[in-house]
Amino acid sequence: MMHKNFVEELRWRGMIHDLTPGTEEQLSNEMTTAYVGIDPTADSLHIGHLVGIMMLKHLQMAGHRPLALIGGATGMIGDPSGKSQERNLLDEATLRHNQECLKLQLAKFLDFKTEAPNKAALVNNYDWMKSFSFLDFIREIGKHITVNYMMSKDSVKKRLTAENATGMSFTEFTYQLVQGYDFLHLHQHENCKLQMGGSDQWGNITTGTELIRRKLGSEAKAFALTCPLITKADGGKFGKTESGNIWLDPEKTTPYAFYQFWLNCSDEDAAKYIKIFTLMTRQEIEKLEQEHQQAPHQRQLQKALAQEITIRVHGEEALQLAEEASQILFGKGTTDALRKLDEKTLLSVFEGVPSVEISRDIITETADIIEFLTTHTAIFPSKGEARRMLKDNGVSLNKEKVKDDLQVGTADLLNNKYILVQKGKKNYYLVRVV
RNA sequence: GGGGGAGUACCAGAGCGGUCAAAUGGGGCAGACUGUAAAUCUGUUGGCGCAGCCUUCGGAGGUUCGAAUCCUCCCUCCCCCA
Repeated sequence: MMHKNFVEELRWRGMIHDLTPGTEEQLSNEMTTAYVGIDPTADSLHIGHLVGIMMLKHLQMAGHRPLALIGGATGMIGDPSGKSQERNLLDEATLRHNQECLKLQLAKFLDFKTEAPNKAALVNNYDWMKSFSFLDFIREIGKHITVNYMMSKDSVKKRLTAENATGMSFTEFTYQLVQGYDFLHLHQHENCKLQMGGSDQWGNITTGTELIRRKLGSEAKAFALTCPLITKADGGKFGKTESGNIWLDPEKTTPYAFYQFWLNCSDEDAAKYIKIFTLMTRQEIEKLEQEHQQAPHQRQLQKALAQEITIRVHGEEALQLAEEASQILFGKGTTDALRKLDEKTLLSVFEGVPSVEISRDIITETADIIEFLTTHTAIFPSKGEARRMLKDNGVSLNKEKVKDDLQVGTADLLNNKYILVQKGKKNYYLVRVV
C-alpha cells in the first residue's frame, strides 16, 4: 500500500533539510500519521504555507496520513526564532472562521473525503490548550523538560546572546514547550509519529520528540523531518512582493497576479520551485530543464510552474484568463490590438488588474496627465512621484509612453470607456469612465 | 531598587547649534540592456503651486536670531549590578 518512498521523493525534490534517525524505517514499516503546523493568523493561506502543504500532499500520496494542525493556541504566542513578534489573541469566532477558510483551501491539495484510512484531517491545538490550566501544564508537561534543554535551542540562544539582544519574554520562551505538547497530544490521540516543518522549526519539533520520549518512555516513537527554508536566488524573501503576501484567496490576490508571480521567477528559482510546488515527475522536470537551457527566452520552466499551481489553486478557467491577460499586456500587444478588443473581452482579460472609476467630465474637459494620475485616479500617491516617473519615461497610456505635458482626452478612450494605465513595465491599472 | 546606554526617513546607521529634507549602505521604484529572468550600469526615493515654500529626527515644553543637535519633564527599549 506504500505507493512511493516518501523520503526519497522529497529528497530529489530538494525538500529535505534534516530528519531524525529512524524516520525512513518508520515510514516504510507502516502507514504513519504526520503533521505540519499552520498559523491561523488570516482567513487565507499564502504561498509561504505551500511548502508544508506540499509535504503533506506527498505524504498522503505515499499512502500515509496527513494532519494539518491549526495553531490556534501557539499562533497567539509567537515563536521566538525571530521575525514574528508576540501575537495578539484572536477571539474564538475569528479563529473558527479562519480555520474553516483554511480548510477549504487545504482541500485543494489534500484529500479530506476519501474512504481510505489515510484520509487527511484538520486539528486545532486551541481545542486542547484552551482548558489546560497553567498549573496542570507545568505539573504534567513542564517538569519533563529542563530549562537547560530549552535554553540550548538556537532560537533561544540567539535571543539571549545576540549582539543586539532584545530580550525574550517568558511567554516566548514557553513557546517550544507548548508546541512540543501538541506533538505529544497528537501522538497520544491520533497516533501521530512525525512532525514536519521548515528547518527553522527543528528546535521546536525536537522539543516535542524529546517530551514524548521522556514522558512516555523510550519505546515511544516520534520523529522529525524538516525542509529547507525557501529562498530566492537574489536573497530576497520568498513569497513577498511590493504589494505584500501572495495569497491563495482570489479576493486577496487575483488569479492573474498569482499566475504572474510564478511566471516572474528567475531561472534559478523556477528550477528549484518547480520541484517543490508541482507534482511533475522527475523525468518531466528534467526534460523541461533541458528545453529551458536550449531556449531560455521561452521560459518553459516558469510557464509550467505557473500553470500547474494556478490550476490547482484557481482552476482551469482562471488560468486561461490569466494567460490571455498576460499575452495582451506583455506579448507583442500594441495599442492597435488593444483598441480592437471588444468590451467584454477587455473586461474579462483585465479582471485581475486593479481598476479605478472616474467621472466622464474629467475626460471631456481634457485633464492634465499629472492631475489624472494623482487626484483623479490615485494611481500615484503624490504629484512629485508622478512627475518623476513621467520624466523617467515610466508611464504609458494604452501601451504608449507618454510625456508630462499630455492632456488626457476622449481620444484616449478604449471602447469609449476605458484607459489602460501602465506604471513601469508590470503595473497596470484600468481606468473606467462613468 | 541602583548605575549606564539608546530612540533619526522603509530598514540599518551618521550627524551633536546655522552650510541638514538630513552623509553612507541596504531595500524600493523607474530607465537602459534582455527573455515579463539574472547580472550590470544610470536615475530616483517627505509634500507642494518644485531655482521657492511647507511638514519631519520618540512625545510635550523651554533656551536661542536660529535646534535633529543644548536644557526640563514624560514615554519606550536595551545593558550591567542588586
